This record gives sequence, structure tokens and C-alpha cells, in this order.
Amino acid sequence: MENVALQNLVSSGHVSDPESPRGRLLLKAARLFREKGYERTTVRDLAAAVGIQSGSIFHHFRTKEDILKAVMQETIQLITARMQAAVDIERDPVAQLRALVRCELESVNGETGEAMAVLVYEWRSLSPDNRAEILVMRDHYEGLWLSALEGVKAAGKLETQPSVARRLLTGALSWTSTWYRPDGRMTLDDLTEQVMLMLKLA
Amino acid sequence: MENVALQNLVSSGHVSDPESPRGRLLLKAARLFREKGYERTTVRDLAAAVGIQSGSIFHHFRTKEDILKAVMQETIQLITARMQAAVDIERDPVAQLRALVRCELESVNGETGEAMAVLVYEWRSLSPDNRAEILVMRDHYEGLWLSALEGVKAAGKLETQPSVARRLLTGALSWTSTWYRPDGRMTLDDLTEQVMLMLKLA
DNA sequence: TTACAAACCAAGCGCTTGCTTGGTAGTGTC
DNA sequence: GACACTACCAAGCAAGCGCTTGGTTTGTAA
Repeated sequence: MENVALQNLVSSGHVSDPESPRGRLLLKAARLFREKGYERTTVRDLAAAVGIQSGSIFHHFRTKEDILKAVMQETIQLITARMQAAVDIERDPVAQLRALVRCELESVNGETGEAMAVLVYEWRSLSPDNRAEILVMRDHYEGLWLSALEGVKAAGKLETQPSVARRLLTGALSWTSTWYRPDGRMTLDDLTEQVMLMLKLA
Repeated sequence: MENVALQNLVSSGHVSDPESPRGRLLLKAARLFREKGYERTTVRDLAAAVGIQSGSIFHHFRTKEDILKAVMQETIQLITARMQAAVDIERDPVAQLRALVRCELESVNGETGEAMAVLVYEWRSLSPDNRAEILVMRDHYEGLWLSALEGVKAAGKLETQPSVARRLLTGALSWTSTWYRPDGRMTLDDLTEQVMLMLKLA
């Protein structure tokens, strides 16, 4: 199911094939940007990670910043598609919210985790123009969250303002990447449950 | 009251006088590191911000990284003292928790906000040794949170594990610096209230 | 076999970076 | 009035940075 979503995005050209040189470079870039930060990562690091010369990078991307932008764009495309699919399955607002929490935790801590962290924490390294472009894409994603939260509020199960609740959750969930270990005792389902318990919505 | 805490720390040598060249440099450094990130901030930027030559920086600090470290150390000292004072006033666990939330929100979004953001988001730029040093200082700070949360749990008003709750709150609260505007409609008390509402502890 | 584009190499340019060096002005102390 | 100390300047070095250039290999399809 996840692969189908990915394949659709690949064949529609929104996300590059992870087998292609470009796709492989983006995967390595996400990991390095996450580990060392965008600024501390040099094009020589990137080139070494995929086994080419530093100059050859610029056959695939115009500038180093374009690599960062591409990582962010493709990540947003992927997780928005995932999120949409997750929310479409459920009808009950609380169940929708749980699905979103679970899905975002998976995005943050799963395979796309490195890229997600880059998306969240490296936006300062983008030029204003590029930043604006990414923000537009994020709006759709955030829309999914807001309508779910408004549903929960309408059901009388949320006291916080939906927009504030979303922002508090954004921080709480994305921060998990700094402490949560997927290979530890706590599963992603456990973690999801803890979040819902915090909201007293379990 | 706040100034007394600051003065104590200054006279004990734990925090440098904001009037001194060193102190002024640290203030500007915190702002620049926050705005542009540590890596994107050059020693020439720092020097220009306090009106001296770039080389003169190294009369006050051995390396650029030492500046980052000092910003973090002094910030931790300051907010721990504040936090301790806030928690000492209250007896009821929920009231203690509210005080901590309020205090951390103030640290994140008030005068020390820039330095706090640096503390939270720029630790990757520290060498492993320096990182370890900062982590030790953070443990005491986190201890205050944990005992308060355990108190709330013992009172039957918290279902999440205290350690998990703290981490979720860390993310939620520190993330406010990216979206909350102290000069907007919502006051810090309002924001504190929204957080407590999210936890259904208002 | 030829044609051609995609993928890459080897070399290095121009610039910025953190940091060093040797020296100077101002201030307080005995 | 000699000494010491803090705070700074002016100049620049060595290393590393993003990126360019001209040319070579490799895969594909006519």
C-alpha cells in the first residue's frame, strides 16, 4: 500500500526513483543533512557518500541548495499522500486524529525520518523564495490536521483551539525523532497511545 | 526577583555580566545563532554586531565553538535557577506543573528566547566533549520536571508515563518559538492555559 | 556502426572561513 | 614613571568551500 503510493508519485514525476542516481543522492543527502546539518555537510561529503567526484554532483543539481529543496519537496509529497490515505480510511474524528498521529510518528521515525527532520529543522538554510515554495506545499498537509482537530472539537472532546493544538502537536511529534528509538521497547503503537493518553483521548 | 537570580549568578561567576564585553558578545551571538544558525554565522558577523574587528573576538574566546558553548552554559544556568524558584513557590503538583510550563514558555519566548532556541536546536554543532558537558547540566533541569510530573501522576491526574510526557512537552513547548508571537493577541498566560487544556488539567 | 545523451572524472578557480600575529591605546597600581 | 593588564586593530595565512570547465566513459537505440 505504501509502495503503491510511492510508485504513483515516482511515475507521475513528483518523486524521483530511489534507484536512479538522483534518487540515491537524495537519500544520502537526507541522511547527511540530518546527521551533521546542511551547512556542515559539504558537496564533497555528498559525493563521497554516493561514490562519485564532488564536481559530478552538479550534473544532477544546479546548486547545493537545490539538493536541500528537492529533499524537502519530495518528502512533503510523500507524507502528504500517506496522510491523505490514512485519514480517508477513518470516519470518526478521534480515530482520524489517532491515524494522523500514528502516521506522522511513522514519517518522523521511519524510513523517511531523516528527510522529515531535515524538512522540519533546516528551513533556515533555504532562500526566501525556496522557503515560500515549500510553505505552500505544507499548507495542504496542515489542512488535513486542522479539519480532523476541528472534528474532535465539535465532538466536545478537545478544549484547546485546533490551530494551537496542531502546533503543540507538531512540536511534540517532530521532537520524538531526537529521543525515540524504533528498535527499543516502546513500539510506534505504544508511542501513539501515549500521545492519545496525554490528550486524554485514548 | 528575576534580576536577583541573575545578579547572584553574575557575582558567582556562573554567568557573565551583560554589560561586559564578553556578556555583550554572548547576547549578540545568541541572536545571530538563532536567526541564521551557528554555521551560517561567521566570526565577522559577530564582530560587526558588537562593533569590533573579527580578530578581536579571539581575545575573549579561544574558538568560535567556545562562544556557542558559553551561550548554552550560561543559558542553562539561568533558566535552571528560574525554574527552581518557580517550583519552590508551589506545593500542589498540578500548580507546580503549570508553573514549570509557564516558566519554560517564558524562557523560550522571552528575553532568553534566542539563547534557548540555540540551546535546543544547535547542539549538533558542538564537539562530542562539549556536548557531554552540556548534557550533564541539563540533567538537573530535567529532574525538576520529572518530579513534578511524577507528583501529578501520583495524584491520578496524568495517564502518560512521566518521562514520555516530559519529552512530548519539551517538543511542544520549545516549538512555540517558531510560531508564537509575544506581541500578538495571545498572552503567555493564555498560551500556558492552552497547554494545560490540552493535558485536560486546567 | 554510428550517433547521441546521460553520467561521470580530473583539475582547479575564486572566494570565504576560522584563526594568528605583532603591535597599540587606555587604565589602574605600586 | 615603570609595569602590568585589558581591550582592541590591521593585516593576512592556510585550509576548505561551492562550483566550473573541458574532456572521457557508458548505455541505448537507430
